[in-house]
Amino acid sequence: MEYSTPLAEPSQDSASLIKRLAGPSTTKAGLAKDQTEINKVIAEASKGSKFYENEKRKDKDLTERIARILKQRDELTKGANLPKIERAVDELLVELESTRDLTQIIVHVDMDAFYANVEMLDNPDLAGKPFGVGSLGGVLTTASYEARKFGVRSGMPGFIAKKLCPELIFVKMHFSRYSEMSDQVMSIFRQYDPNMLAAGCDEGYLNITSYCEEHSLTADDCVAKMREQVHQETNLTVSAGIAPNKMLAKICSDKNKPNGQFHLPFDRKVITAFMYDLSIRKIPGIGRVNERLLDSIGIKTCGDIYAHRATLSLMDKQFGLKFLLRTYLGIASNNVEPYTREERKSIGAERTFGTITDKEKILKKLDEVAVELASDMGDRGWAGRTITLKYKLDNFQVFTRAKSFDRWVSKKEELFNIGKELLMHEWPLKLRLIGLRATKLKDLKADEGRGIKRFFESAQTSTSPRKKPKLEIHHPDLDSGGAEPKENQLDPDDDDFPESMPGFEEHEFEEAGLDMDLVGGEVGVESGLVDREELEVKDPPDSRTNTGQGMRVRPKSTSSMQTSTSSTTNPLEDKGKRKPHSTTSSSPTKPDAGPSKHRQADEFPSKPGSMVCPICGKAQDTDNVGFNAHVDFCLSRGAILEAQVESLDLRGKGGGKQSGHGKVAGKRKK
DNA sequence: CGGATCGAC
DNA sequence: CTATGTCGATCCG
Repeated sequence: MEYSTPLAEPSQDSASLIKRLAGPSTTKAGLAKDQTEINKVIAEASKGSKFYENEKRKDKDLTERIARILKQRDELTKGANLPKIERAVDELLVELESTRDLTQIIVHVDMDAFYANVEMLDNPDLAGKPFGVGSLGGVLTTASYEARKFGVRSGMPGFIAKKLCPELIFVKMHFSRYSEMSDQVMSIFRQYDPNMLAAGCDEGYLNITSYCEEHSLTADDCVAKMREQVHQETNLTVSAGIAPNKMLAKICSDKNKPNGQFHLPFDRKVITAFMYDLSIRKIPGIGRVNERLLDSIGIKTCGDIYAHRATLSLMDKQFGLKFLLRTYLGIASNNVEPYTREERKSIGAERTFGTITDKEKILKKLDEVAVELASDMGDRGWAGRTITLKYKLDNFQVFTRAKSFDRWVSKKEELFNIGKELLMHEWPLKLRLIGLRATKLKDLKADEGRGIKRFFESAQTSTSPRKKPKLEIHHPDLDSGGAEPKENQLDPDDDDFPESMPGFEEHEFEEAGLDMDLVGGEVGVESGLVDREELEVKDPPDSRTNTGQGMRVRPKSTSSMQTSTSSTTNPLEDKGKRKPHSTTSSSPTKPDAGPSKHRQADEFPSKPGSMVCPICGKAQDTDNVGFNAHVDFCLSRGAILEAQVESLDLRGKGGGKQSGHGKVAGKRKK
């Protein structure tokens, strides 16, 4: 019996492999041809390639992994008191339910086939034709809707797309155009929520609660108006999802795509019913692998989660019980705010090339990557203490080798030497890719920002004598909870001690005097689980925001720290449920000055139109946030001439959210 | 901590 | 022929 699990059959193997080859974005709808037919063509074209062999290996590994999981499940289930476990989970569900917040109107906006539609704008002849943005020899970043009917997907190699659609037209990418259009569109979105969270160059999350109130608009009308404005001003179409949290909004934006919107009623019963029949694969964070793992224990839809709650509880580590329970309930973070520089955790560069084995040539590639990374780190102001080498063999297997230092690394020579050292041991090699990445970052622009910030602060409130509290309480998980400890990193005082000590980091101290409190009062709701439990939650994606729902970390109102940490000054203005408008429109000298985030942009008075992008040289008609976004985008695209899968509404749509800083930090050109 | 995986765009 | 690049999160040993 133990052998014959439903999924362990041989036929399943090939089936899953075929599906795997079809790519990650196959959950889409609107396919003219039979998906199985398409998959067949793809499998046929792939057969025998090294890529295919690697996929086969991965599929086999996954199948074995599933077998182990099922075996473990049977063992765990055997002696367990299932009814008791279920009761415990039910209690947890009640607790989670108490955190549901239906007060915020969250919108996920998603540009339809972004790159493709921009190309169509510039070349109307493409209208109605199947085309892909990318090259025959590389991968497609986007496919026109016509092309999608043939099964062509973003991320798909050009030659396979060509097999699916012989008539397919390949259009070269034009980054600067996408960047311009992205800036334009994002600026419009920001009119509805200055705190919009950009998720890549073609997506964003907005909290339009305040906007709707202030303009006496229904959410539907507001979103329709916004979409219409985008269309009027850019000739591009956008789809949107309206829901009480980011996950739901994301899922909803896919409902009526392209050029449509979907509003999920803000009603607990409707929401849970909506989730019940939803394929688990639609959930941001659940990809092909987790879909298979969950399927193996009988979970195909979100509704199936409940019936298997005991198993999920027993195997919490592998599946993430809390995350799935929230998903089952349709509960997720509704905290919307822009990414900040301080959130960056790593910066890297990598490059693929035709297989090479010659040591000299490999080192030359490593050198190129080192140059790229050093340049990028220099431009953006970062140094790192841990350097990770990544390489992909000729057979597509990927490996990483890391080394940490007690000094800050950022120069090309250092990067190269470290990479060379790490590569040394691995010899000989047949490589197709080499990459370098720096982590444990230090923000070299912090001083700059700090100085500026200090200037503004002293100009406004001269009070701020304080010393940095040193504390050790540090709750990493809480950082992600949505608070912004980072605030303190910019604190004045610190520049007195430039970095004398390499290995030493100043962080943790901010927690001093901090106190968790639920913003429940403010609106919130959530927070119920803030305590330590939350700390162990392993929500897959989004954990940072998931737990952040309505939760905030605030400094205790102890006398000592306040003044300078603007965000702490005005509790009522906290970010989660704030009023969008007040933030941007307020003058630079607003007393509450509460930009909780210290993005540099917030530090300067805004002078729309007066700024020129240092990368592309074009004047940017946008605000500071938009300007920063533009520069980031420009920096990021630079060199990658081909590949880089960016926008695609094609992909299963799942996602979004946050991970993304999106952007691509590509490198600035060559 | 280092390494592998997964997921997103 | 031909299958990206950048980044965050998590789990495991």
